[in-house]
Amino acid sequence: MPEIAEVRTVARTLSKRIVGRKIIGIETPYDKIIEGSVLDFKKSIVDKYITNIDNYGKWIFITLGDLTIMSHLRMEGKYYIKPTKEEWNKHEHIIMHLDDGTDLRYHDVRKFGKMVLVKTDEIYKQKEIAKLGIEPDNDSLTKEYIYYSIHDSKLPMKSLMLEQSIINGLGNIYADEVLFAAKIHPLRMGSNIKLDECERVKEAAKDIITKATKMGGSTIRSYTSSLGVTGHYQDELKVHTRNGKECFECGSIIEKIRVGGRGTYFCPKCQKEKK
DNA sequence: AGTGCGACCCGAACGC
DNA sequence: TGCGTTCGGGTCGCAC
Repeated sequence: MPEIAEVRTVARTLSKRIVGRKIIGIETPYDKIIEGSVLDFKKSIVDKYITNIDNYGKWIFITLGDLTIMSHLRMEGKYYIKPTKEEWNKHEHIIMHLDDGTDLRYHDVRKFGKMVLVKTDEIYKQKEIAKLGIEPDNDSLTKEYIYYSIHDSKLPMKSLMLEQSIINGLGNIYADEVLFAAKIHPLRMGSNIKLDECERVKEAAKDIITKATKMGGSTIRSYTSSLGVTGHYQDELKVHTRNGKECFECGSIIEKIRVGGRGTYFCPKCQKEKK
């Protein structure tokens, strides 16, 4: 559920709070979150200073000098900063003790999240990172790039919007919002999309993610605040979770269907199947 | 190669 | 009331 706007909010908040702190210990009540050798992971990060925290798409990079923890929140991952003496919550799986009496704790009800320790100067060589496309609000996301990326695909547009190798960082919520703003039906095939429609996708992606980032992302369903940060973009959502309600643009009833196994919300009048 | 789908998880929502 | 069942969602890996 955390998509790029939410992940940026988490990275920025963490950055303000814990850059400069030293990790003095780590405990891993559920260590399957960590990819690769858990022992190496633990040994390598203890006694390191947190030098930078950033994100790329949905990945968070917690940099400790020449090593970086790449962290993906998947569905419900969250970070909390709590006093070391505070009792562990049962969903807190990775506990890093910092040098000021607090912990950085990774909390994940679904246990889907991942952490990978890599060399900082090799982040962009990692397979998970190298294949990612362009962030939605980056100027190099052009209509030509989108057109080139989708014009020979038979996949529905909803699935293509979720394809991280094309647009890096959209998830189920913003994919629906982008298609609504671009007036494209979620089931239309990539190969049927014209260049001027790619322009609308590009503009919608840029506008929506820029605004959502400014508002701190969306706080909906199970993805509530972490680090005491609550986003407000959920009040701006035009179609997502609004099935059965009236479209703000035309008054038609918003429908919910499944596309590629995903709940998909759209307006049947504003987003026509064919044209 | 491109596409489809189950697996990974577990709490909430639902059905009986 | 209380039980069992279904659902969902990001990504990977396997099957076609």
